[in-house]
Amino acid sequence: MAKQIRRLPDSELEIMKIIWEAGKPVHTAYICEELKDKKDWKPTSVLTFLARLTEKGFISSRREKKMNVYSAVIEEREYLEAESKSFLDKLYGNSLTSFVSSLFNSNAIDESDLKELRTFIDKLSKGE
Amino acid sequence: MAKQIRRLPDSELEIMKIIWEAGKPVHTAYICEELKDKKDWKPTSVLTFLARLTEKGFISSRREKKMNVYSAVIEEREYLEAESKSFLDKLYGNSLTSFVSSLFNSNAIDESDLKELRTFIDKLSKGE
DNA sequence: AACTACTTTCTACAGATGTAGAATGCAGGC
DNA sequence: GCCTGCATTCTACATCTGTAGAAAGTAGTT
Repeated sequence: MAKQIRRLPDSELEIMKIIWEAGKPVHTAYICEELKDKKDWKPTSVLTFLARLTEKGFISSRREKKMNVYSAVIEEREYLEAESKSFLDKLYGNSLTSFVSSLFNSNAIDESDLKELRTFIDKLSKGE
Repeated sequence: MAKQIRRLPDSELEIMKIIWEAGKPVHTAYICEELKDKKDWKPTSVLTFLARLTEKGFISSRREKKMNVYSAVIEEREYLEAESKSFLDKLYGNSLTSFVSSLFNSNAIDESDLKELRTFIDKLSKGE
């Protein structure tokens, strides 16, 4: 069966998103720089999260010129798939329609999002 | 702005689902009975979760014939909407299509789910 | 009144998470 | 060699979550 992937707490996910986004190994300074505008975390906090992500097997780190360089071990796609699946199951008993309906009713998405989604579904249907 | 709703831990959500599902105030015994097959929780554990849900304002309880009766304060729809919105934002930067695509690629949903969804979207589009 | 069975409340404790100061390591300048 | 500054690792601590035993309340039984 597929590898068991654990849910990440918000803080660690935030870090992972930066690493995934970068698409290549990054060092601490880069991560802190990227976080600068959204989070008000001290560098030691960021390093704590990185250490926890390493323990959990989400990233690996190596030393390069006295500085740590981190790379993703679990890929974004893998994580998103696992989380999405469990979310849909847990909250909507796997009913995709209920989920989309809920988003629409709360105005989280609008007509144009639905239009785009329909185009996507159509493309898939006709074998793409 | 909309009321701020906090994310519930899995255990508490499990309890809430039973209360929501019931659609009316329920007492502890009912909840324990419903949980019997899915969770192996001792009654005291269930009561701990109920106490925490009460503190968090998700439910309220009153005493009736020496027993507690719990009612939902936060409605399921409200909770699902809030959670879904934040999930889509946090994991997919609000791209509904990316979310559905991810589910499809991981086989969490299949053609028939997409077909149903499409029908739903069409219905929304033509007024109704 | 004492015992029993059950419900509820208290207390407890380990592990997870958010957050960061203290201590340590090390390179460059004086 | 010593000081300074920055990266990294340790240590710490409050809160949250999972889980439940201990203690207390209460109604019915003998």
